[in-house]
Amino acid sequence: MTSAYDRGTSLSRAESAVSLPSVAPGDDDATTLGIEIYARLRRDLIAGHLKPGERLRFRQLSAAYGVGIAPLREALSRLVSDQLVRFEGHRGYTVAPLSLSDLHDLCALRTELSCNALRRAIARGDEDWEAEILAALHRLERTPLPHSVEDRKAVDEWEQRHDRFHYSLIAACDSPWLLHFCGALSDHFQRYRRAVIVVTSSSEALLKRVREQHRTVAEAAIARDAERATSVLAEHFQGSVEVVIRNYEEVSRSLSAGNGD
Amino acid sequence: MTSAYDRGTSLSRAESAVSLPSVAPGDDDATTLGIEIYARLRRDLIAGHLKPGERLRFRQLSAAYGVGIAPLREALSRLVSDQLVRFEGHRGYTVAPLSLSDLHDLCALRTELSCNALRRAIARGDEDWEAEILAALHRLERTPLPHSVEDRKAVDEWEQRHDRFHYSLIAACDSPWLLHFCGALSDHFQRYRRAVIVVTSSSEALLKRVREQHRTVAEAAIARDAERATSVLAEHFQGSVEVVIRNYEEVSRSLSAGNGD
DNA sequence: ATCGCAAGGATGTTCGAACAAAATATCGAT
DNA sequence: ATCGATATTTTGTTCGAACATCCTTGCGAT
Repeated sequence: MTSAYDRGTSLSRAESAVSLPSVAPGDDDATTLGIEIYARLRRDLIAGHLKPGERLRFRQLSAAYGVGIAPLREALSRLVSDQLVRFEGHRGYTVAPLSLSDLHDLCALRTELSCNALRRAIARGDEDWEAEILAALHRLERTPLPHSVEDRKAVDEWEQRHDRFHYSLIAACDSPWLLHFCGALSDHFQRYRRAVIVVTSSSEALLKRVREQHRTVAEAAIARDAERATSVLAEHFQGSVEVVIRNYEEVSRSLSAGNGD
Repeated sequence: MTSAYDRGTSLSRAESAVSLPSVAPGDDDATTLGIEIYARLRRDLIAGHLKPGERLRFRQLSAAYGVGIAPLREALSRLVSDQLVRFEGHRGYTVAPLSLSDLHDLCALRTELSCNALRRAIARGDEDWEAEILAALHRLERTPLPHSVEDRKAVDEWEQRHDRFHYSLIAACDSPWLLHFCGALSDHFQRYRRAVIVVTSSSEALLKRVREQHRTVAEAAIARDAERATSVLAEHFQGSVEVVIRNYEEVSRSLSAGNGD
């Protein structure tokens, strides 16, 4: 749903909102309430609409999403295996908490795996791969970062395109498992990013740097310069992480309710 | 359940059958039918008791496991996110198929991630880590490979100890995410291994080599010789993969029903 | 005032039945 | 005999109610 990872592999997480120009326009059959609510919950979890640590009561969710508890249980169960939701027997489901240590772990591994995947994609990618990167980059560059975080639609749009760009880079890595893991890490990182960046605090210089990094990675990848591409990608991730961590500590301090990380 | 990975982290998959000497002996509360059936299905999926591609009908499962369909749906949903089960709306659940390409992907990434984790563990592990490795190795060496694959209990026992040994090697890597991914890959590889090794076809020489590899990896890890440890571990994995692939092709040929991989 | 215990309410869990979709069998036409 | 449409059966999906557990509240004893 949220990200474009896993698309077209046997490891699909949820049908992509980024629907490719499919043969028939309105062919969304074979769907069940359970699948729908899974996708919606997943989106809201990653977007931070459901707050970390929050209890997910059935009556509450049932009212909010307009579905019964049977499909809800199904969706929540899957989200437990996705690590987005926690479950304790007889005590219900809660939104998975955020923690600084998890953030560090997440980012370190994400950098490692994404660079690994990028290297493989550079070795194997064909012209379609190159074309997709350029297309995704173009779409991303044409989507301005929304000035207000309140503008959910705009944020969703940007996140989706950003996600899709990063996916396009590694799509040709020819390893469904690696793509799956990169997707999971990307989703979880997005959750931190969106939970924490409450103000568009980024300076214009930073934004420009990020845009340049995107472009540089894309160009290096297409030029088959694996060293340059991976080093810039790692740099790009490192930059994001630092911003997120800075904001995270700020937000933690301001909340000050010691939730122990 | 099946493997010892994920234990004690926030990324727990199912409670470990390898229960550590816990404080109270019979403190298995907070369990639900859904959790239990999840663990049992997971075990049977990995052990190959449920055949790849097989349809998982509710009535059938309900009768076989003695639970209603509500807990079953819950368990199956989680197994979908675990990639052990496939789901198609209105067409039910099936056991995830095996394929040669998946096997290759799986093994390549498993080697990479496990060696990565081993390197980290060697850098960070303390005396307890060393002790656990030796303990797990000892237990593994004391468990003979069962002569017949029919002897389920013996096979389960060996697999569990083998799994636990490999887990002990990387347990100190200090990355819950990496451990989680290694565990997932390990579980899926085990599924291939057990699906395919229908006869204990391994020669005595091969078994001896495997045993030596286990011991060598353990010793190199404790001696903090990362290069040697990872290279032997990679070699060990490579050997397993080759045996599995050889058997896989044999089994595929004998079945001859072209299921297209 | 604090602690322990019991009653009540809230919440999670499970089941059985009603409903909907898919797969299969049946029948008639060519 | 084969093909296609319809009827039947099977199977998956969802709901609502019954049940169990947990948490909170209020009472009484120390």
